Amino acid sequence: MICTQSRFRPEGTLLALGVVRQVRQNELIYREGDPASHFMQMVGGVARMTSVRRDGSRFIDAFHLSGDVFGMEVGTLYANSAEAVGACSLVAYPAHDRVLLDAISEGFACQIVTALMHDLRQAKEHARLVAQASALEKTSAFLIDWSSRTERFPLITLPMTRQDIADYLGLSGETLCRCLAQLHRERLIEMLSPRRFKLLDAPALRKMAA
Amino acid sequence: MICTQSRFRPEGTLLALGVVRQVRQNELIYREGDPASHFMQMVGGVARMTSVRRDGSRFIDAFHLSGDVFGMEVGTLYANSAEAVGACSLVAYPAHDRVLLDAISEGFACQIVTALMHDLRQAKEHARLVAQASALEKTSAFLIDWSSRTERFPLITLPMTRQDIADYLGLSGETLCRCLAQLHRERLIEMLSPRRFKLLDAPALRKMAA
DNA sequence: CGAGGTGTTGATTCCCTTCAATTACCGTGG
DNA sequence: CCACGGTAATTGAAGGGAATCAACACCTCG
Repeated sequence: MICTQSRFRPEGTLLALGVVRQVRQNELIYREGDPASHFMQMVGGVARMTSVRRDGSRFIDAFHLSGDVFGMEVGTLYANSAEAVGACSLVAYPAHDRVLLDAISEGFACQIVTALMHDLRQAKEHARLVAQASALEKTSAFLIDWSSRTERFPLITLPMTRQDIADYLGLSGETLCRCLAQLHRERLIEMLSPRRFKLLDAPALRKMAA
Repeated sequence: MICTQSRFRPEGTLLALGVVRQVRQNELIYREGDPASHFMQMVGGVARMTSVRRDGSRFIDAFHLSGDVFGMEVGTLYANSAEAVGACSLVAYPAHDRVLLDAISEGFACQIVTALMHDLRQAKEHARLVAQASALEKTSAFLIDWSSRTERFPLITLPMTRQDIADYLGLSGETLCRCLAQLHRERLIEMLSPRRFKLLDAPALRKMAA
Protein backbone atom coordinates (compact mmCIF):
# COMPACT_ATOMS: atom_id res chain seq x y z
CA MET A 1 0.00 0.00 0.00
CA ILE A 2 1.65 3.12 -1.19
CA CYS A 3 -0.98 5.68 -2.03
CA THR A 4 -4.44 5.53 -0.60
CA GLN A 5 -6.20 7.61 -3.20
CA SER A 6 -7.87 5.38 -5.73
CA ARG A 7 -7.69 7.87 -8.55
CA PHE A 8 -5.71 10.75 -9.92
CA ARG A 9 -7.73 13.87 -9.32
CA PRO A 10 -7.93 16.77 -11.73
CA GLU A 11 -8.52 19.35 -9.04
CA GLY A 12 -5.66 21.35 -7.67
CA THR A 13 -2.48 22.85 -8.98
CA LEU A 14 -1.89 20.35 -11.73
CA LEU A 15 -5.05 21.29 -13.52
CA ALA A 16 -3.55 24.64 -14.30
CA LEU A 17 -1.04 22.87 -16.51
CA GLY A 18 -3.63 21.03 -18.58
CA VAL A 19 -5.93 22.05 -21.38
CA VAL A 20 -9.44 20.70 -21.84
CA ARG A 21 -10.14 19.00 -25.14
CA GLN A 22 -13.42 17.95 -26.69
CA VAL A 23 -13.33 14.93 -29.00
CA ARG A 24 -16.02 13.71 -31.39
CA GLN A 25 -17.14 10.12 -31.82
CA ASN A 26 -14.42 7.88 -33.28
CA GLU A 27 -12.01 10.80 -33.46
CA LEU A 28 -8.36 10.07 -32.91
CA ILE A 29 -6.97 11.42 -29.64
CA TYR A 30 -3.41 10.46 -30.46
CA ARG A 31 -1.76 7.96 -32.77
CA GLU A 32 0.58 5.08 -32.00
CA GLY A 33 4.10 6.19 -32.85
CA ASP A 34 3.45 9.91 -32.42
CA PRO A 35 5.66 11.83 -29.99
CA ALA A 36 4.20 11.39 -26.52
CA SER A 37 3.84 15.09 -25.85
CA HIS A 38 0.92 14.92 -23.43
CA PHE A 39 -0.76 12.53 -21.08
CA MET A 40 -4.49 12.60 -20.64
CA GLN A 41 -7.21 12.34 -18.08
CA MET A 42 -10.76 11.51 -19.08
CA VAL A 43 -13.40 13.93 -17.89
CA GLY A 44 -16.43 12.51 -19.69
CA GLY A 45 -17.17 9.77 -22.19
CA VAL A 46 -15.21 6.63 -23.04
CA ALA A 47 -11.93 6.17 -24.90
CA ARG A 48 -10.38 3.02 -26.34
CA MET A 49 -6.66 2.27 -26.54
CA THR A 50 -5.95 0.45 -29.77
CA SER A 51 -3.02 -1.07 -31.56
CA VAL A 52 -3.10 -2.43 -35.09
CA ARG A 53 -0.78 -5.06 -36.55
CA ARG A 54 0.58 -5.37 -40.02
CA ASP A 55 -1.96 -8.09 -40.83
CA GLY A 56 -4.76 -5.66 -40.03
CA SER A 57 -5.88 -7.27 -36.78
CA ARG A 58 -6.75 -4.77 -34.08
CA PHE A 59 -6.37 -5.14 -30.34
CA ILE A 60 -7.90 -2.95 -27.66
CA ASP A 61 -5.75 -2.70 -24.53
CA ALA A 62 -8.26 -0.88 -22.41
CA PHE A 63 -11.35 1.28 -22.22
CA HIS A 64 -10.96 4.42 -20.16
CA LEU A 65 -13.74 6.45 -18.65
CA SER A 66 -14.07 9.52 -16.48
CA GLY A 67 -11.20 9.91 -14.04
CA ASP A 68 -8.83 7.48 -15.77
CA VAL A 69 -5.34 8.62 -16.72
CA PHE A 70 -3.61 7.34 -19.84
CA GLY A 71 -0.91 8.23 -22.32
CA MET A 72 2.06 8.21 -19.93
CA GLU A 73 4.89 6.58 -21.86
CA VAL A 74 8.30 5.34 -20.88
CA GLY A 75 9.74 6.27 -24.26
CA THR A 76 9.29 9.30 -26.46
CA LEU A 77 6.47 7.78 -28.51
CA TYR A 78 2.96 6.61 -27.77
CA ALA A 79 2.80 2.81 -27.65
CA ASN A 80 -0.80 2.71 -28.87
CA SER A 81 -3.49 4.91 -30.34
CA ALA A 82 -6.28 6.47 -28.33
CA GLU A 83 -9.71 7.03 -29.87
CA ALA A 84 -13.01 8.39 -28.63
CA VAL A 85 -15.69 5.68 -28.50
CA GLY A 86 -18.37 8.34 -28.31
CA ALA A 87 -18.08 12.07 -27.92
CA CYS A 88 -15.90 12.73 -24.91
CA SER A 89 -13.89 15.36 -23.11
CA LEU A 90 -10.49 15.13 -21.47
CA VAL A 91 -7.66 17.17 -20.01
CA ALA A 92 -4.26 17.01 -21.71
CA TYR A 93 -1.17 17.68 -19.61
CA PRO A 94 2.21 18.41 -21.19
CA ALA A 95 4.54 15.50 -20.49
CA HIS A 96 7.91 17.14 -20.85
CA ASP A 97 10.38 16.28 -18.16
CA ARG A 98 10.51 19.76 -16.76
CA VAL A 99 6.82 20.33 -16.43
CA LEU A 100 6.06 16.95 -14.97
CA LEU A 101 8.96 17.10 -12.57
CA ASP A 102 7.66 20.41 -11.34
CA ALA A 103 4.30 18.80 -10.78
CA ILE A 104 5.93 15.91 -8.99
CA SER A 105 7.81 18.19 -6.70
CA GLU A 106 4.58 19.95 -5.95
CA GLY A 107 3.22 16.79 -4.45
CA PHE A 108 1.38 15.08 -7.27
CA ALA A 109 3.80 12.20 -7.63
CA CYS A 110 1.68 10.01 -5.42
CA GLN A 111 -1.39 10.50 -7.56
CA ILE A 112 0.52 9.75 -10.73
CA VAL A 113 2.02 6.64 -9.17
CA THR A 114 -1.41 5.56 -8.02
CA ALA A 115 -2.88 6.00 -11.48
CA LEU A 116 -0.09 3.92 -12.98
CA MET A 117 -0.42 1.16 -10.40
CA HIS A 118 -4.12 1.08 -11.09
CA ASP A 119 -3.58 0.75 -14.82
CA LEU A 120 -0.94 -1.90 -14.25
CA ARG A 121 -3.27 -4.04 -12.19
CA GLN A 122 -5.98 -3.63 -14.80
CA ALA A 123 -3.59 -4.62 -17.58
CA LYS A 124 -2.44 -7.72 -15.73
CA GLU A 125 -5.97 -8.81 -14.99
CA HIS A 126 -6.82 -8.20 -18.64
CA ALA A 127 -3.92 -10.37 -19.76
CA ARG A 128 -5.02 -13.16 -17.47
CA LEU A 129 -8.57 -12.94 -18.77
CA VAL A 130 -7.72 -13.11 -22.45
CA ALA A 131 -5.08 -15.78 -21.88
CA GLN A 132 -6.98 -18.44 -20.00
CA ALA A 133 -10.69 -17.74 -19.99
CA SER A 134 -13.26 -19.30 -22.31
CA ALA A 135 -15.35 -17.09 -24.55
CA LEU A 136 -18.28 -17.28 -22.16
CA GLU A 137 -16.09 -16.45 -19.19
CA LYS A 138 -14.61 -13.47 -21.01
CA THR A 139 -18.04 -12.19 -21.91
CA SER A 140 -19.35 -12.54 -18.36
CA ALA A 141 -16.23 -10.92 -16.95
CA PHE A 142 -16.59 -7.98 -19.28
CA LEU A 143 -20.19 -7.36 -18.31
CA ILE A 144 -19.42 -7.60 -14.59
CA ASP A 145 -16.38 -5.37 -14.94
CA TRP A 146 -18.24 -2.77 -16.93
CA SER A 147 -21.10 -2.84 -14.49
CA SER A 148 -18.70 -2.19 -11.61
CA ARG A 149 -17.18 0.79 -13.40
CA THR A 150 -20.51 2.47 -14.12
CA GLU A 151 -23.12 3.41 -11.61
CA ARG A 152 -26.50 2.13 -12.71
CA PHE A 153 -26.50 -1.46 -11.58
CA PRO A 154 -28.11 -3.69 -12.69
CA LEU A 155 -28.47 -1.65 -15.89
CA ILE A 156 -25.51 -1.21 -18.18
CA THR A 157 -24.98 0.73 -21.38
CA LEU A 158 -22.20 -0.25 -23.73
CA PRO A 159 -21.17 2.72 -25.85
CA MET A 160 -18.79 0.63 -27.97
CA THR A 161 -19.52 -1.76 -30.82
CA ARG A 162 -19.52 -5.54 -30.55
CA GLN A 163 -16.29 -5.58 -32.51
CA ASP A 164 -14.70 -3.24 -29.99
CA ILE A 165 -15.59 -5.60 -27.18
CA ALA A 166 -14.43 -8.61 -29.19
CA ASP A 167 -11.10 -6.94 -29.92
CA TYR A 168 -10.74 -6.22 -26.23
CA LEU A 169 -11.48 -9.81 -25.26
CA GLY A 170 -9.54 -11.49 -28.03
CA LEU A 171 -12.65 -12.98 -29.60
CA SER A 172 -14.33 -12.72 -32.98
CA GLY A 173 -17.40 -10.52 -33.13
CA GLU A 174 -19.51 -13.54 -34.01
CA THR A 175 -18.39 -15.50 -30.97
CA LEU A 176 -19.12 -12.57 -28.69
CA CYS A 177 -22.65 -12.36 -30.10
CA ARG A 178 -23.18 -16.05 -29.53
CA CYS A 179 -22.03 -15.76 -25.93
CA LEU A 180 -24.33 -12.81 -25.26
CA ALA A 181 -27.15 -14.80 -26.84
CA GLN A 182 -26.37 -17.73 -24.58
CA LEU A 183 -26.34 -15.55 -21.46
CA HIS A 184 -29.68 -14.22 -22.64
CA ARG A 185 -31.11 -17.72 -23.18
CA GLU A 186 -29.96 -18.73 -19.71
CA ARG A 187 -31.76 -15.71 -18.27
CA LEU A 188 -28.60 -14.17 -16.82
CA ILE A 189 -29.01 -10.98 -18.80
CA GLU A 190 -31.82 -9.13 -20.52
CA MET A 191 -31.18 -7.27 -23.76
CA LEU A 192 -33.13 -4.04 -23.75
CA SER A 193 -31.42 -2.99 -26.98
CA PRO A 194 -28.17 -4.02 -28.67
CA ARG A 195 -26.28 -1.59 -26.44
CA ARG A 196 -28.36 -1.72 -23.27
CA PHE A 197 -28.50 -4.67 -20.91
CA LYS A 198 -29.88 -5.58 -17.55
CA LEU A 199 -27.96 -8.00 -15.36
CA LEU A 200 -30.59 -10.44 -14.11
CA ASP A 201 -28.24 -12.64 -12.10
CA ALA A 202 -25.03 -10.82 -11.24
CA PRO A 203 -23.81 -13.50 -8.79
CA ALA A 204 -24.08 -16.17 -11.49
CA LEU A 205 -22.28 -13.92 -13.96
CA ARG A 206 -19.59 -13.25 -11.39
CA LYS A 207 -19.14 -16.97 -10.86
CA MET A 208 -18.77 -17.55 -14.60
CA ALA A 209 -16.25 -14.73 -14.83
CA ALA A 210 -14.04 -16.70 -12.42
CA MET B 1 8.31 11.14 -22.58
CA ILE B 2 8.45 11.75 -18.90
CA CYS B 3 11.51 10.10 -17.47
CA THR B 4 14.50 9.25 -19.57
CA GLN B 5 16.01 6.61 -17.30
CA SER B 6 15.05 3.17 -18.51
CA ARG B 7 15.25 1.52 -15.12
CA PHE B 8 14.84 2.14 -11.45
CA ARG B 9 18.33 2.12 -9.98
CA PRO B 10 19.18 0.66 -6.59
CA GLU B 11 22.11 2.96 -6.02
CA GLY B 12 21.71 6.08 -3.98
CA THR B 13 19.72 7.15 -1.00
CA LEU B 14 16.82 4.79 -1.50
CA LEU B 15 19.01 1.74 -1.09
CA ALA B 16 19.47 2.65 2.54
CA LEU B 17 15.78 1.95 3.05
CA GLY B 18 15.89 -1.54 1.59
CA VAL B 19 17.10 -4.89 2.85
CA VAL B 20 18.74 -7.51 0.66
CA ARG B 21 17.05 -10.89 0.59
CA GLN B 22 18.29 -14.21 -0.77
CA VAL B 23 15.66 -16.60 -2.06
CA ARG B 24 16.06 -20.27 -2.93
CA GLN B 25 14.70 -21.99 -6.02
CA ASN B 26 10.89 -22.07 -6.10
CA GLU B 27 10.70 -20.27 -2.79
CA LEU B 28 7.79 -17.91 -2.26
CA ILE B 29 8.77 -14.25 -2.19
CA TYR B 30 5.28 -13.10 -1.24
CA ARG B 31 1.81 -14.52 -1.53
CA GLU B 32 -1.24 -13.16 -3.32
CA GLY B 33 -3.52 -11.63 -0.71
CA ASP B 34 -0.79 -10.93 1.82
CA PRO B 35 -0.41 -7.33 3.06
CA ALA B 36 1.71 -5.47 0.53
CA SER B 37 4.31 -4.39 3.06
CA HIS B 38 7.26 -4.12 0.68
CA PHE B 39 8.01 -3.65 -2.97
CA MET B 40 10.98 -5.41 -4.53
CA GLN B 41 13.78 -4.91 -6.96
CA MET B 42 15.55 -7.91 -8.48
CA VAL B 43 19.30 -7.95 -8.09
CA GLY B 44 20.05 -11.39 -9.51
CA GLY B 45 18.13 -14.38 -10.82
CA VAL B 46 14.60 -14.57 -12.19
CA ALA B 47 11.22 -14.31 -10.46
CA ARG B 48 7.78 -15.23 -11.73
CA MET B 49 4.56 -13.44 -10.84
CA THR B 50 1.77 -16.00 -10.53
CA SER B 51 -1.91 -16.07 -9.81
CA VAL B 52 -3.92 -19.24 -9.29
CA ARG B 53 -7.66 -19.62 -9.83
CA ARG B 54 -10.15 -21.70 -7.96
CA ASP B 55 -10.12 -24.31 -10.73
CA GLY B 56 -6.39 -24.78 -10.20
CA SER B 57 -5.24 -23.13 -13.41
CA ARG B 58 -2.19 -20.95 -13.00
CA PHE B 59 -1.28 -17.82 -14.89
CA ILE B 60 2.09 -16.08 -14.97
CA ASP B 61 1.83 -12.31 -15.41
CA ALA B 62 5.50 -11.69 -15.89
CA PHE B 63 9.05 -12.83 -15.41
CA HIS B 64 11.29 -10.32 -13.71
CA LEU B 65 15.06 -10.25 -13.84
CA SER B 66 17.84 -8.09 -12.53
CA GLY B 67 16.87 -4.43 -12.27
CA ASP B 68 13.11 -4.99 -12.52
CA VAL B 69 10.83 -3.55 -9.86
CA PHE B 70 7.65 -5.35 -8.78
CA GLY B 71 5.25 -5.61 -5.89
CA MET B 72 3.95 -2.03 -5.91
CA GLU B 73 0.24 -2.31 -5.23
CA VAL B 74 -2.59 0.15 -5.40
CA GLY B 75 -4.41 -1.55 -2.52
CA THR B 76 -3.20 -2.97 0.77
CA LEU B 77 -2.73 -6.51 -0.56
CA TYR B 78 -0.54 -8.14 -3.17
CA ALA B 79 -2.53 -8.89 -6.33
CA ASN B 80 -0.41 -11.92 -7.20
CA SER B 81 2.26 -14.17 -5.76
CA ALA B 82 5.95 -13.81 -6.51
CA GLU B 83 8.22 -16.86 -6.62
CA ALA B 84 11.86 -17.47 -7.36
CA VAL B 85 12.36 -19.40 -10.59
CA GLY B 86 15.90 -20.24 -9.56
CA ALA B 87 17.96 -19.01 -6.64
CA CYS B 88 17.85 -15.22 -6.70
CA SER B 89 18.52 -12.12 -4.67
CA LEU B 90 16.50 -8.94 -4.36
CA VAL B 91 16.13 -5.76 -2.36
CA ALA B 92 12.91 -5.24 -0.40
CA TYR B 93 11.80 -1.67 0.31
CA PRO B 94 9.12 -0.89 2.90
CA ALA B 95 6.03 0.39 1.13
CA HIS B 96 4.37 2.36 3.87
CA ASP B 97 3.07 5.72 2.82
CA ARG B 98 5.47 7.63 5.00
CA VAL B 99 8.61 5.92 3.90
CA LEU B 100 7.80 6.02 0.24
CA LEU B 101 6.67 9.60 0.35
CA ASP B 102 9.98 10.49 1.90
CA ALA B 103 11.72 8.71 -0.93
CA ILE B 104 9.57 10.51 -3.46
CA SER B 105 10.37 13.87 -1.97
CA GLU B 106 14.02 12.93 -2.13
CA GLY B 107 13.78 12.73 -5.88
CA PHE B 108 13.11 9.08 -6.61
CA ALA B 109 9.58 9.58 -7.81
CA CYS B 110 10.73 9.72 -11.39
CA GLN B 111 12.43 6.36 -11.15
CA ILE B 112 9.41 4.77 -9.54
CA VAL B 113 7.15 6.24 -12.18
CA THR B 114 9.47 4.99 -14.88
CA ALA B 115 9.51 1.47 -13.47
CA LEU B 116 5.72 1.44 -13.36
CA MET B 117 5.38 2.77 -16.92
CA HIS B 118 7.80 0.11 -18.04
CA ASP B 119 5.80 -2.65 -16.36
CA LEU B 120 2.59 -1.23 -17.75
CA ARG B 121 3.85 -1.32 -21.30
CA GLN B 122 5.10 -4.86 -20.78
CA ALA B 123 1.75 -5.93 -19.38
CA LYS B 124 -0.15 -4.42 -22.30
CA GLU B 125 2.10 -6.04 -24.84
CA HIS B 126 1.71 -9.32 -22.97
CA ALA B 127 -2.07 -9.01 -23.10
CA ARG B 128 -1.97 -8.37 -26.83
CA LEU B 129 0.27 -11.36 -27.37
CA VAL B 130 -1.84 -13.87 -25.46
CA ALA B 131 -5.06 -12.45 -26.89
CA GLN B 132 -4.46 -12.55 -30.61
CA ALA B 133 -1.33 -14.51 -31.44
CA SER B 134 -1.18 -18.13 -32.58
CA ALA B 135 0.75 -20.68 -30.56
CA LEU B 136 3.70 -20.44 -32.93
CA GLU B 137 3.67 -16.65 -32.83
CA LYS B 138 3.57 -16.67 -29.04
CA THR B 139 6.48 -19.07 -28.88
CA SER B 140 8.58 -17.03 -31.31
CA ALA B 141 7.73 -13.82 -29.49
CA PHE B 142 8.77 -15.30 -26.18
CA LEU B 143 12.14 -16.42 -27.50
CA ILE B 144 12.82 -13.06 -29.12
CA ASP B 145 11.73 -11.17 -26.04
CA TRP B 146 13.82 -13.30 -23.71
CA SER B 147 16.78 -12.95 -25.99
CA SER B 148 16.47 -9.17 -25.92
CA ARG B 149 16.36 -9.16 -22.12
CA THR B 150 19.48 -11.25 -21.69
CA GLU B 151 22.89 -10.53 -23.10
CA ARG B 152 24.23 -13.57 -24.89
CA PHE B 153 22.63 -13.41 -28.29
CA PRO B 154 22.14 -15.65 -30.15
CA LEU B 155 22.34 -18.00 -27.17
CA ILE B 156 19.56 -18.07 -24.62
CA THR B 157 19.09 -19.94 -21.37
CA LEU B 158 15.60 -20.44 -20.01
CA PRO B 159 15.73 -20.95 -16.25
CA MET B 160 12.01 -21.73 -16.06
CA THR B 161 10.12 -24.92 -16.93
CA ARG B 162 8.08 -25.46 -20.08
CA GLN B 163 4.95 -25.23 -17.97
CA ASP B 164 6.06 -21.84 -16.66
CA ILE B 165 6.43 -20.56 -20.21
CA ALA B 166 3.14 -22.13 -21.25
CA ASP B 167 1.34 -20.50 -18.32
CA TYR B 168 2.87 -17.18 -19.33
CA LEU B 169 1.74 -17.56 -22.94
CA GLY B 170 -1.67 -19.02 -22.25
CA LEU B 171 -0.81 -22.36 -23.89
CA SER B 172 -0.70 -25.95 -22.75
CA GLY B 173 2.76 -27.31 -22.07
CA GLU B 174 2.30 -29.83 -24.86
CA THR B 175 1.49 -27.19 -27.44
CA LEU B 176 4.52 -25.18 -26.42
CA CYS B 177 6.72 -28.25 -26.91
CA ARG B 178 5.23 -28.85 -30.34
CA CYS B 179 5.90 -25.26 -31.36
CA LEU B 180 9.49 -25.43 -30.17
CA ALA B 181 9.88 -28.69 -32.08
CA GLN B 182 8.49 -27.03 -35.20
CA LEU B 183 10.87 -24.08 -34.89
CA HIS B 184 13.63 -26.63 -34.54
CA ARG B 185 12.51 -28.58 -37.62
CA GLU B 186 12.39 -25.37 -39.62
CA ARG B 187 15.95 -24.61 -38.53
CA LEU B 188 15.02 -21.37 -36.81
CA ILE B 189 16.40 -22.54 -33.47
CA GLU B 190 18.84 -25.10 -32.23
CA MET B 191 18.23 -26.96 -28.97
CA LEU B 192 21.47 -27.41 -27.11
CA SER B 193 19.62 -28.81 -24.13
CA PRO B 194 16.02 -28.55 -22.93
CA ARG B 195 16.83 -25.20 -21.33
CA ARG B 196 19.46 -23.85 -23.69
CA PHE B 197 18.77 -22.63 -27.23
CA LYS B 198 20.54 -20.94 -30.04
CA LEU B 199 18.59 -18.59 -32.30
CA LEU B 200 19.62 -19.57 -35.83
CA ASP B 201 17.41 -17.08 -37.65
CA ALA B 202 16.40 -14.21 -35.40
CA PRO B 203 14.90 -12.10 -38.22
CA ALA B 204 12.59 -14.94 -39.20
CA LEU B 205 11.61 -15.45 -35.57
CA ARG B 206 10.96 -11.74 -35.22
CA LYS B 207 8.74 -11.82 -38.27
CA MET B 208 6.75 -14.72 -36.86
CA ALA B 209 6.39 -12.92 -33.54
CA ALA B 210 4.53 -10.16 -35.44
C1' DC C 1 -37.38 4.42 -49.49
C1' DG C 2 -32.85 2.83 -50.01
C1' DA C 3 -28.09 2.30 -48.34
C1' DG C 4 -24.69 1.08 -45.20
C1' DG C 5 -23.03 0.08 -40.87
C1' DT C 6 -24.09 -2.93 -37.04
C1' DG C 7 -25.66 -7.04 -35.05
C1' DT C 8 -27.17 -11.92 -35.22
C1' DT C 9 -27.34 -16.73 -36.60
C1' DG C 10 -25.86 -20.97 -39.23
C1' DA C 11 -22.36 -24.37 -41.28
C1' DT C 12 -17.85 -25.75 -41.75
C1' DT C 13 -12.96 -25.84 -40.73
C1' DC C 14 -9.02 -25.86 -38.07
C1' DC C 15 -6.06 -25.02 -34.19
C1' DC C 16 -5.33 -26.10 -29.71
C1' DT C 17 -6.45 -28.88 -25.66
C1' DT C 18 -6.80 -33.06 -23.48
C1' DC C 19 -5.49 -37.57 -22.37
C1' DA C 20 -2.11 -40.96 -22.77
C1' DA C 21 2.36 -43.02 -23.37
C1' DT C 22 7.20 -42.64 -24.01
C1' DT C 23 11.64 -40.52 -23.72
C1' DA C 24 15.20 -37.40 -21.92
C1' DC C 25 17.37 -35.25 -18.27
C1' DC C 26 19.45 -34.68 -13.76
C1' DG C 27 20.55 -35.18 -9.05
C1' DT C 28 21.46 -38.82 -5.86
C1' DG C 29 23.60 -42.65 -3.98
C1' DG C 30 25.75 -46.92 -4.64
C1' DC D 1 31.63 -43.91 -12.92
C1' DC D 2 27.37 -45.73 -13.39
C1' DA D 3 22.79 -47.32 -11.97
C1' DC D 4 18.62 -45.47 -10.36
C1' DG D 5 14.42 -42.74 -9.54
C1' DG D 6 11.70 -38.78 -10.22
C1' DT D 7 10.69 -34.89 -12.61
C1' DA D 8 10.57 -32.58 -16.87
C1' DA D 9 10.03 -32.80 -21.68
C1' DT D 10 8.35 -34.76 -25.86
C1' DT D 11 5.32 -37.10 -29.09
C1' DG D 12 0.85 -39.27 -30.61
C1' DA D 13 -4.30 -39.63 -31.13
C1' DA D 14 -8.79 -37.90 -30.42
C1' DG D 15 -12.06 -34.40 -29.33
C1' DG D 16 -13.81 -29.68 -28.68
C1' DG D 17 -14.22 -24.70 -28.91
C1' DA D 18 -13.60 -20.72 -31.41
C1' DA D 19 -12.58 -18.69 -36.08
C1' DT D 20 -14.02 -18.23 -40.56
C1' DC D 21 -17.15 -17.84 -44.24
C1' DA D 22 -21.68 -16.71 -45.50
C1' DA D 23 -26.33 -15.11 -45.23
C1' DC D 24 -29.68 -12.40 -43.09
C1' DA D 25 -32.01 -8.95 -39.82
C1' DC D 26 -31.96 -4.52 -37.78
C1' DC D 27 -31.52 0.30 -37.20
C1' DT D 28 -30.16 4.90 -38.49
C1' DC D 29 -29.75 8.37 -41.57
C1' DG D 30 -29.65 10.59 -46.01
